[in-house]
Amino acid sequence: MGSRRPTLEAVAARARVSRATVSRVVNGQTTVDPDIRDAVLRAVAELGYVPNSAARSLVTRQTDSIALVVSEPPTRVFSDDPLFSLVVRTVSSELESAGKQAVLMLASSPQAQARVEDYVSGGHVDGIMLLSMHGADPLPGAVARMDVPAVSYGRPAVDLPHVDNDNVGGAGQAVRHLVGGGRRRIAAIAGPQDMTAGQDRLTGYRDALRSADRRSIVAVGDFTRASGATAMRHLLGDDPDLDAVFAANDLMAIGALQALRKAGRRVPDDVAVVGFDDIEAASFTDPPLTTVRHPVVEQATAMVGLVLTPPGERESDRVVLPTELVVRDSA
Amino acid sequence: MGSRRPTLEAVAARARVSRATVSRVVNGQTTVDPDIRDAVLRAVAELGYVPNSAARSLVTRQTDSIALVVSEPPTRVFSDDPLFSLVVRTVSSELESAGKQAVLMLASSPQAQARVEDYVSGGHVDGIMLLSMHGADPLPGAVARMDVPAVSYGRPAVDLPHVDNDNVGGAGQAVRHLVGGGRRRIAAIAGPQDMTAGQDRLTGYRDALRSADRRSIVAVGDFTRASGATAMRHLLGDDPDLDAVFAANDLMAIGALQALRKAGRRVPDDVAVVGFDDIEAASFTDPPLTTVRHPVVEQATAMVGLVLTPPGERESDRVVLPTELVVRDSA
DNA sequence: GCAACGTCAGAGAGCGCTCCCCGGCTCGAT
DNA sequence: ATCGAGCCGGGGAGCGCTCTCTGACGTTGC
Repeated sequence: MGSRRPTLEAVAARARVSRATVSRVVNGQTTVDPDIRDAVLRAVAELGYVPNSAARSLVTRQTDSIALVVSEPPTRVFSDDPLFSLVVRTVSSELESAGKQAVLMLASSPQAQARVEDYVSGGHVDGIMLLSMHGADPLPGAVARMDVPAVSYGRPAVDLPHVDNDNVGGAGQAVRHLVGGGRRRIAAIAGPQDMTAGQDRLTGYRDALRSADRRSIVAVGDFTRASGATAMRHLLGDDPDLDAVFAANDLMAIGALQALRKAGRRVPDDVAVVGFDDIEAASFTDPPLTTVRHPVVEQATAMVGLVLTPPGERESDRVVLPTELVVRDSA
Repeated sequence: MGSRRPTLEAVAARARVSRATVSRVVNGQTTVDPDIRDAVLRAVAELGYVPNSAARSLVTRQTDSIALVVSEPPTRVFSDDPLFSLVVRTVSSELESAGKQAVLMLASSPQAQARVEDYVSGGHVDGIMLLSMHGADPLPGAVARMDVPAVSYGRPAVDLPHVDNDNVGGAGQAVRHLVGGGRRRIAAIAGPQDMTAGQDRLTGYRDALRSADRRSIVAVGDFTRASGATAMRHLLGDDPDLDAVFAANDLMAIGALQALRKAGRRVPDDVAVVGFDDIEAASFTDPPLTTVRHPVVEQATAMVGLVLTPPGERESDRVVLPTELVVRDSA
């Protein structure tokens, strides 16, 4: 469209040097005489030269862009992880300060997954970051087999570098807080057991209860608010005497809060509730939700660091970040 | 990294044809003998050939990727538009089904904006979509001057193709609902007046009130929950008799709900509240929030349609989508 | 004073692809 | 039988860049 942009050749002509010299200057090589370098820089500025990335990556075989793949089953498109936005922004921002670009890809359907695989194995990107996949997700496996650096946000089912938060430990914090608050009968609303976050948070709950010599009582949800409400009703039906519940995420905790209110239970007086994630809405529920916060920004940052570091130079292929209990009024 | 991928040349050799023919087949041209086409396709499959996008875009001068620029002032990074996630996903998904990729860019800081400009004018992308910018944002202006198709989500301050929802009309719907419900003194919590959405929603409120022969009473917020609460307190101070409030977005409406409760007013008995956006949280406030819903998905889809259509072939450069009043319990 | 060496710019060969142009072929019309 | 008109595949140039290799020049050492 419109006028053609200036090329290396044009800059070289203007600065009366060869293309190679211009290339050296543009790429910051030091073996260029300061005078010549200045002349080139001036020509670049005058012409408004911007390197053609296609030509460059044709020869360097790298693209300076990293795929950010969001693989979400179609059913959860709406009530998704409210942290999505923050992760995406952080990743993009970190990538940009490293001179890379984030290419966003969705992998909801099998075709979309195939497209992602083609795209990545087609050499369009220098690395790939996986977001929020389920256990049955074939993508992590496929990605692990390609010779492109890959990192997952959260522990995947297969062996792949990843950054996770301490889900087991976080659930333990929640349960110990409940025990410490004198609660006797502590139930759990678990997350989907085909997600490692769901599994690990349940494990943490069970471990902590066992250490406190308590019996567990579990209902399984799917991380949505509605499923939290349903699970809460079942729990109440199974054991009307329960006086605390740990929900594996805030959305389900909010559902539980609503179910509890409908059932005439007061929170936290009759039943204490603890969530997980510390989403924004957790601070303005009624009562404000006590929850386990994990360092989303740090996690995203660590993920970018990992994907940008060649496998050989990494300290570790897996990073686990600590969680923090945020005590509000619900427990 | 690793083994080199097969090239057109390799496929041509295997299929015993020329590079040009393989290119024709790969690009779906019809002037190829079916037998030869099959042979080529077979070779492609056997070799696992994937076109090198850098080489292709070097000659075609197009990149098949579209920039999605999120320009958000630093202060609002956290309490941002909760619809962000949905827009991003929809855009990405629409783009992918058109064979394009979304490249995510942040433009929070002046440097980041400069980088975006360089990147775009550097021919890295075939189009650009702008998200959520303020009136003072220099980017829309800069983008309008480049010869790359650009579209904005929401009406920008400068003249640029865009897709907006009917903010004026939506605010009108809200106010008429309040009037129809017998409310006499209807206040507004306006959004930031350097954003067109903030301006238009206020205009809609004023127009509708004038038609109903009522006086307006306005406090200005900045679209955050906290600012909504503050504005509500001011409003209550200014006119203790008000019996309804229209907030220019849901986050501020939620803040207003909290302020109202603290002030001992019942909703909707004493004061009716209507929000705007219909974010997910609006359905689980106490009481559930009556609000104006706008078609986020349609808006994002229309935006993609616009950026992908050459300016000459567009029906219109601006699209305005209708809103819908969602009546819950708060008004 | 001349050989040996280090420094730094230029020449040129691609990277993998598209696309223009040309030439061989088939076929119907004369 | 001859010719013109397609149709279709191949040759080859060139997109803008990087990078190796070559060679000019200036400096140092003996």
